[in-house]
Amino acid sequence: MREQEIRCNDCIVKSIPAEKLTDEQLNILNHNCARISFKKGENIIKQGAFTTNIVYIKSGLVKEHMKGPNGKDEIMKITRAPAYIGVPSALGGRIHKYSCSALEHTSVCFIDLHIFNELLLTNTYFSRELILNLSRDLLEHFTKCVNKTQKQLHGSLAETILYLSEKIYRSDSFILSLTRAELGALIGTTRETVTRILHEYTENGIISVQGKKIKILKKDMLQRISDTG
Amino acid sequence: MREQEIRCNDCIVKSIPAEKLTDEQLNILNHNCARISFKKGENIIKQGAFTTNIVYIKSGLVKEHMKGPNGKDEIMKITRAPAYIGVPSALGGRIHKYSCSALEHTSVCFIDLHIFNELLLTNTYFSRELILNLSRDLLEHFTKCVNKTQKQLHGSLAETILYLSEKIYRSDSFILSLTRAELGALIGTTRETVTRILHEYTENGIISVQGKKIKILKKDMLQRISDTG
DNA sequence: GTTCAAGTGAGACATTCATCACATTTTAAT
DNA sequence: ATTAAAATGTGATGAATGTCTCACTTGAAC
Repeated sequence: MREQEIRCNDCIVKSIPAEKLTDEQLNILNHNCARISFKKGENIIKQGAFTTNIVYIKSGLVKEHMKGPNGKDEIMKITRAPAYIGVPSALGGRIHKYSCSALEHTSVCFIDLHIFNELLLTNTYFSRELILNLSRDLLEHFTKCVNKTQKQLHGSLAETILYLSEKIYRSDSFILSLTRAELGALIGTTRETVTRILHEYTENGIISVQGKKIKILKKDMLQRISDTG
Repeated sequence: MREQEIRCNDCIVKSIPAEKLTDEQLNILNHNCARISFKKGENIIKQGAFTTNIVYIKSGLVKEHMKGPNGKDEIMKITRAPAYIGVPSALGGRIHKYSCSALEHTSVCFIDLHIFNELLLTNTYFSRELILNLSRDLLEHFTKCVNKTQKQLHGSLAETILYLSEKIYRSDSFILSLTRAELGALIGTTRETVTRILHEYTENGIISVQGKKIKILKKDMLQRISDTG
């Protein structure tokens, strides 16, 4: 769906890197930027496709997921607006190495890759912010990966619920936009196991679950499970 | 151990980003750069320490490893010279989020963090190369992580042996600078399991093992095991 | 060369979790 | 409202792999 046209200069959800851009640079961006919105479940970036754009999420929620050797989808990251997605693939290679899909209704801007590269070379503050973003992503993923291998699934799921609560939904009580199978893909297990563990948590009064609605009742307990693995 | 002084300008193992620097910038680098060498096993960057330097590996082999929640060390990456290490931690935060240790005798340059930041802001080609490096690291780690969760240990170990052979030692026959326990930390298992699987491979004539010396005999078989998981 | 710590190999056993099969519920489409 | 499709819950079973133990080997330091 094509969105109403807003000039990048006036866009209220400007990214942190983009705040470093000059008016002139924002004008260039404005003329090489396609605004599109996606419904829940729609694919924004397709693994294997050529990298012709950088995507900026203005609003919504996105999963970055990668198809593994046995064909199963693994979710690398849940990303909340505002953020750039697909940057490592677009800059590091010619083909997208993972997919991005909307978990909720999501509005994005497609930015021409050449323009993005041009901005990187003409504005060091912009590129510095991007370096910081990439660095943080890498560290975050290192941590996620170590936790995943060392913790048992109880710990990983507890960690994930806390993460979703704090970083994504910013509330102790939230409506999950992920299915059980997607929760599984996030922590590297199956939907059955997710169901079982969630059930255990409710039995112990740690959380309450009603379909997609999750409420954290004993945050300290959940934190302890997350820490001890 | 302090090394003999070579000016950065004349250094023959200049990094790809550093090739983008001007003579003047290389001079600045030269005066803010400490050349040190490490013996096998020595710690170069310590997890938890403050980030005051970027480290450039001139020669040698390094493991980047992170202590997980249950105290076990997990190896995130084996890095061959020439390369920068510790960049994400140094730029993304004030504390090193993982350790780096020498696997062989290794020569490095410690570069003052302020100077490095200065170079990033004054030379867009330098920062662009760094962005490319970070992007590739992130993609590589995504892939590694997905493979690790989806493949069984047979597949992961086969993949690792191929990786070491192709990317690190660049030969079908090599002297491993990692212990069995470190191989385990690399693929997320124990030294016992590594032993067992290596033993299986030799029984099937896929590789030959004599202590630290490993020789790949049937590369296609190893590749198949790696692919099918 | 001797000595001691670190690394290695191998077996028995316990545990976690994936897989399969099927019932039930929720959601979306007509 | 009706029906199909997707998502979810639940139990039984087995395979993969961690843990523990002990004996043996290697290599580095003195």
